[in-house]
Amino acid sequence: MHWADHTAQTLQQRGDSQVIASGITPSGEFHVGHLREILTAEMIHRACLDAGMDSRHIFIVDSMDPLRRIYDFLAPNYEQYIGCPLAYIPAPGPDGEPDPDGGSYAEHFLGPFLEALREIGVEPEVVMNHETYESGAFADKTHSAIGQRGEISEVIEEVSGREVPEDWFPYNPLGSDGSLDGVRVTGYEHPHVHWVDRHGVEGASDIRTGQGKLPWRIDWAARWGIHGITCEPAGKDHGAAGGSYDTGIPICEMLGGQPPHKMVYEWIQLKGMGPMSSSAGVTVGPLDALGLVPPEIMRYVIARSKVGRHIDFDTGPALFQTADEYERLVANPPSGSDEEMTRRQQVAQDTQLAALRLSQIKRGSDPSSSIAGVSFRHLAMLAQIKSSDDDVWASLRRSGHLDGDPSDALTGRMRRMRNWVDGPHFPDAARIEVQSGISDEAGTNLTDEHREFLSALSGALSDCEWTDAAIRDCIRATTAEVGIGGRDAYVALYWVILGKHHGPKASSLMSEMEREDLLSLISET
RNA sequence: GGGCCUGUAGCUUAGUCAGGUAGAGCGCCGGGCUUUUAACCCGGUGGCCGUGGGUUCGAAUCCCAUCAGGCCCGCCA
Repeated sequence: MHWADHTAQTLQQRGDSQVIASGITPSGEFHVGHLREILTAEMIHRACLDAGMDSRHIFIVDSMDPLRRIYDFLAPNYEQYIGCPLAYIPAPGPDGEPDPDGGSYAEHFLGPFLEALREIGVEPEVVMNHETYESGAFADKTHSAIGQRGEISEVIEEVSGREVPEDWFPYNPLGSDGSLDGVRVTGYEHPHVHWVDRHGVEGASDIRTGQGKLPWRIDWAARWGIHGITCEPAGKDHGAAGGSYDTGIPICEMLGGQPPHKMVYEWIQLKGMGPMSSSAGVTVGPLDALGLVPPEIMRYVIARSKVGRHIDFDTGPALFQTADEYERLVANPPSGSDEEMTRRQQVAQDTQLAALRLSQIKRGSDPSSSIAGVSFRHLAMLAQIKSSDDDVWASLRRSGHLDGDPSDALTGRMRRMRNWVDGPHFPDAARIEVQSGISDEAGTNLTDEHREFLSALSGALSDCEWTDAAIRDCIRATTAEVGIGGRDAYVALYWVILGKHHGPKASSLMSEMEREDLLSLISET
């Protein structure tokens, strides 16, 4: 059984209503890990719905988390905001300077990420954590945590094995400068936590407002109860023994909540394997990746892998293989009957079908529509030899792949394909490079029969109408005339044009070339 | 120092929880296809299941050890 369905089944034992959560800090550095986080949760959510349960998918944005450091894309004067919640500091402008009109830092980075999520069919309920603080929803848990300060501190020491400082307090107030750093708690009188900050200023934070926050391990445990979360997949950093998941579970109970089902996933890495990457170790952001990779393929990469396995997602040559695999599965889904399969084969089949189901952008839609009738490889070829999209659609209509106007799925695929083809990740081996002269290798591979055919073709082409169809007819006619095998004729052409023994549809390729260039190439043989 | 995950064919991997003769896809090789979407169809090659012990009638699977890669123990998905 697929991991998402299996998790849904486990969750069903708790009841018929599920809240699946994801959580991400919008510090600006979105990476593919966030994609795995949110897709893992979303697939479990879908599996719950598919199993007939009620389910919500909530995305908790850690907008109350402080800015930790000055990232590369930030100007040095962000120094003043280190330690301040991301919801309360200004977004950077194009120059990296704080932009007073740019909205909050958290919102600024969240927007594009949510947009990218929409493209892969993920539309969670977004919860801004700072708003939950401001609304007072954390107040009871905070009061309870402060009351059990000693016990909580013991749990953390016991479970995580790390030492909790003597003056540790389960609430971090904001100081007079709006920063969480260097603020020392001096006392608690419900609902106020008294403090003195690093400037020596004294003050009090009302726990019913956004004047402070719970430390991470407590915050996480508290929000589980507040939102009634039944499952929150966590990266293995949180999931490691003694990590925040393990401390969160007892703390959640101490705060009167029911802890969620523990689920831990392995890391994913996105590797660009283009020409620059081997030496420079180029990595790609998730937003970049979604600009290159068809959304259902992105989902498929997550859906087909077991949660406990590393994923090295490669935007180089492996993308062809992944797309091939996906398309084969769509075109020919496994469908053996129970009698003729072993139990293992049946499990494998169920898992594959579920992965396919969960890869669809729209829940429940027909997988075959995601491909839009054209293979990824074919599109890669067309993107290279046709400079305008209209020519691509025309070619697809001629070849019978397209009827009428291209679908959104198809235009989306094409847009991403062009990004890929034009960028550094596209594999050299797949790149179509029309030769400027006959290579030595091509020369030695051409037989006399080949040369005879090429010579005849050259004559025929000189007064051939320069369209795909006319060129194709011309090749056929010449092939018949010379008496060369169809395959050999094309092999000869590929050696001449590409310097390889095979290639994409020759007439399409030739119609994109200048007639003179082609004839001059042939004449060199 | 403590702990977690992973190691199965050239590549990606299923099978490990409930032990019973190692499965798949890709690649590769061969054949087919008298008009190549880098296509398609058929057949074949290929694994002492990281290593060493143990338990068992029987181990990829359970136990112990060991090697390798990744990661966690302040924050991080």
